[in-house]
Amino acid sequence: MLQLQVLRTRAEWVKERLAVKRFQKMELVDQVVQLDDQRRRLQAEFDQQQSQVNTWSKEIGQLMAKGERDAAEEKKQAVAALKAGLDPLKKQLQETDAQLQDILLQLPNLPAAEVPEGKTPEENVVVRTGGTIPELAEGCLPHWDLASKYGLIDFEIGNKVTGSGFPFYRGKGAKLQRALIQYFLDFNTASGYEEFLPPYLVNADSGFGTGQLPDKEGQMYFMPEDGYYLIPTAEVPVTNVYRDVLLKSTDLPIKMTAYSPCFRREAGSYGKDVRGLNRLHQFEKVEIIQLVRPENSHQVLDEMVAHVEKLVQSLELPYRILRLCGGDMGFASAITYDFEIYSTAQQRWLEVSSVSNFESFQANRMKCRFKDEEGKTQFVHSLNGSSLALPRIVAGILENHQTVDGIKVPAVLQSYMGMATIQ
RNA sequence: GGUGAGGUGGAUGAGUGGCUGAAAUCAACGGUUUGCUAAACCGUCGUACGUCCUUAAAGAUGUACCGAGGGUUCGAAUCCCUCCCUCACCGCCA
Repeated sequence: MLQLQVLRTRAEWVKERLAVKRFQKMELVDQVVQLDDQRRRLQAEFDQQQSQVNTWSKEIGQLMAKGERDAAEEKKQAVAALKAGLDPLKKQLQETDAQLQDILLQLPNLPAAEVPEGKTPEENVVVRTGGTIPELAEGCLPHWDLASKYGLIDFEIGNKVTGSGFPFYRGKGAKLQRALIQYFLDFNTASGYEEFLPPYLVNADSGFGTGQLPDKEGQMYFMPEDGYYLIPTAEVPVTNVYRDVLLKSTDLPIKMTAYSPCFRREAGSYGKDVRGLNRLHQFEKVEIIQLVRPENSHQVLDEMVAHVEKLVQSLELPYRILRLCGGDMGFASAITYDFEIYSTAQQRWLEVSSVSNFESFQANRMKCRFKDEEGKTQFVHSLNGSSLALPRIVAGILENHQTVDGIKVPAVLQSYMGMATIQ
């Protein structure tokens, strides 16, 4: 959620920034400013009258104590008259405030200054590439064929037991999942991230805090009996650890990492994009999250990008890093870097990580603040990134490390896998 | 799922209709004392949204908040209703 203060004082600038994100409903900005103005007027009036009511109520108490019943009765009537006018005013104030909140929730975060213009994924900017795309032998296979050749993943059984997008991993495939999760967590904790294992169901307040709700509930699985949502990423439960918390400045930065399965309905996805591991309803992911002082967040974002880059490099995969353009960025993000690895057999890039700085957008929704040295409370900045998402990493490992003798296991994974080659 | 007891400020915990935004203790912060540490003493010590004042900071002031939402009352932390949560015991169970 954008800070009202910014909207109030810099409405035109906000519109310029939102234009970079290709935001359509620009009139909402003016509505916020207008509703805010109205709310303040109403509150001033309400406060003043309520104050009078409170004063008189106290006086009634004093009159009663002195036994001056008639004078008290007289005052009671005066209060009653005043309150008759106060109720509609209170209602109006509440309605205005509700409208204001409703519109505030519809405004996406403002893109940072270095976010490139653009509308579609094609306009994202490649900031770096790394690794080398291997020359594969004749007859190389896409990962779904490799997965069945070596008995690693069973899509058909998943289909029967649950539905499409819910594969079974088995044998060395299952072990590879476990190895990757453990390697990623070890890598992250070695950099000072505290490990969490969160609940996989969250309540609506948490979905609201990180920005999935109210608009994107269609992307999450929902349990109506209990009012819980299956998490689409560990970001949701872990970031919400600090919902409604007032931190000390010495508590920052807070660095957290968590493995969790991720559940996504992916309504509206279809076609070749969903083949094999490219797009699933349930997948494994390890996430890193930081809560930091506002002045540090841009530097921390760079550090997190560098952290993820080292991880991708260690898996010996060809990759590139994109800075997302305004039109391709998420609702809550101020700036996002995507990591993609090259799927050599499919000859396309697959997103394996997305690292974002949300600045105060989530913190404002979550009311996560800290007291600075001057004793002023301000919102923290929140950041997160995948480190890493498993399925496409697995696809990349299978395709890029395939040989006639089997799949070469990257050196960093061999001790976790207990083997150098998957045969 | 059943029964019972509870949810008060960073923590413990008092408070059954007005003088309680809330005692007391602890923690925290600032200071005095001190060779250092400790102790002692003095002071400060909730949040949100407004208004006034100010270039701003500071300051003054109003309203709201004692799990959430409603209700009774001139007046509610305190009484009533609904919901949520926690704890204990029972049932069930990885």
